[in-house]
Amino acid sequence: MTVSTDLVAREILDVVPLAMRTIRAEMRSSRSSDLTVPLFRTLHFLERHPGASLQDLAGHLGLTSPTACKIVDGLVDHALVARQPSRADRRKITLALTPAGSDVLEKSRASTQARLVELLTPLSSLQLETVFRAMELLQPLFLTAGSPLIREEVKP
Amino acid sequence: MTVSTDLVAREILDVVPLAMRTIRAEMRSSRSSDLTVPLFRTLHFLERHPGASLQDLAGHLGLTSPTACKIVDGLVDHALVARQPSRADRRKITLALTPAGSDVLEKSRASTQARLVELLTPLSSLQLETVFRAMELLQPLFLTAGSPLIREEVKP
DNA sequence: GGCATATAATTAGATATTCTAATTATTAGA
DNA sequence: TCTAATAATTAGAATATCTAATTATATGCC
Repeated sequence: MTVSTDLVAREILDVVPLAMRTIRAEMRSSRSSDLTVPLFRTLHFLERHPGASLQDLAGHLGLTSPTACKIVDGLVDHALVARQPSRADRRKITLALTPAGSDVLEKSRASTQARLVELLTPLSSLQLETVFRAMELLQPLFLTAGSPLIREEVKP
Repeated sequence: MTVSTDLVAREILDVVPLAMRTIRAEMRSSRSSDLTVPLFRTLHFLERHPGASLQDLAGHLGLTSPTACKIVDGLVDHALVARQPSRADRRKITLALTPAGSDVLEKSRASTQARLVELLTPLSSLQLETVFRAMELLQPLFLTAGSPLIREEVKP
């Protein structure tokens, strides 16, 4: 079988929003703690990048800094994230999960993951492997694609 | 190689939101017409389900009917979607794309797809095939998972 | 060293999106 | 036929995001 990149792109465009709907619904459902997707992704990002700055976070989320700031406000209020002024550059802050943050993240992820596991049961182990390899192939591509918010600026 | 459903679920949870970010960014960017994701998904749904009711749409989007109604309002204002009272049940309406709607959808999808094609270029044809097959495996699972908004109701 | 410019985070206010509750019209069932 | 349920809509509140402005700090040029 040979498939064109066009066809694959089309399939991705079809399936990813569909999958996202399920993930989102599960996160919102009472089974998980009621983290919204951006909150969850913030915790997830900070788990992998402890000490990140607000801008790092905003960049990763594809949101503006004020929005990221507000998200962090909320998480700090709930004691899930800690803010610290950066040693090296005092304009910057350093973000990190608190133990409570790690805990909430783990619980939420576990329940969403459990839901996905349910969904995946119809697949054979060979099919699972295919999906796994596909995800491994796609991850670096979309990571690279990341860096949103790169916009042309028009200086007066 | 043998992978557990847990591991695969975890990968999906990692990659899908990442992919979604790219898709969303592309849709918003000036390259595409500036459809938001829900608008795009509405058009996409109506393409595949012409004559759907508002509730069908709301169910598919995972949104409430009032929200779906507003989305349709906007699309009708822009002459991308047509509303018609249903013959069979006059409480219902029937939704369908206008030719302009199909056109906008096609253009938007084409540009987003083109961006994805760019991203996929590093993959070999064998790797593309893996991704394609994975998408084909996942699509029916997430379609089934669909039907959100099924909530317990507590009668007084 | 001191001043102009740039950068990081935040705050304030406006806009957009979605939700819940209530309304209207129509259908289905006792 | 009357009561209850259902489909779409409208109204108003809550949430999330954005742009613009503010504050504090850093960098670079002279």
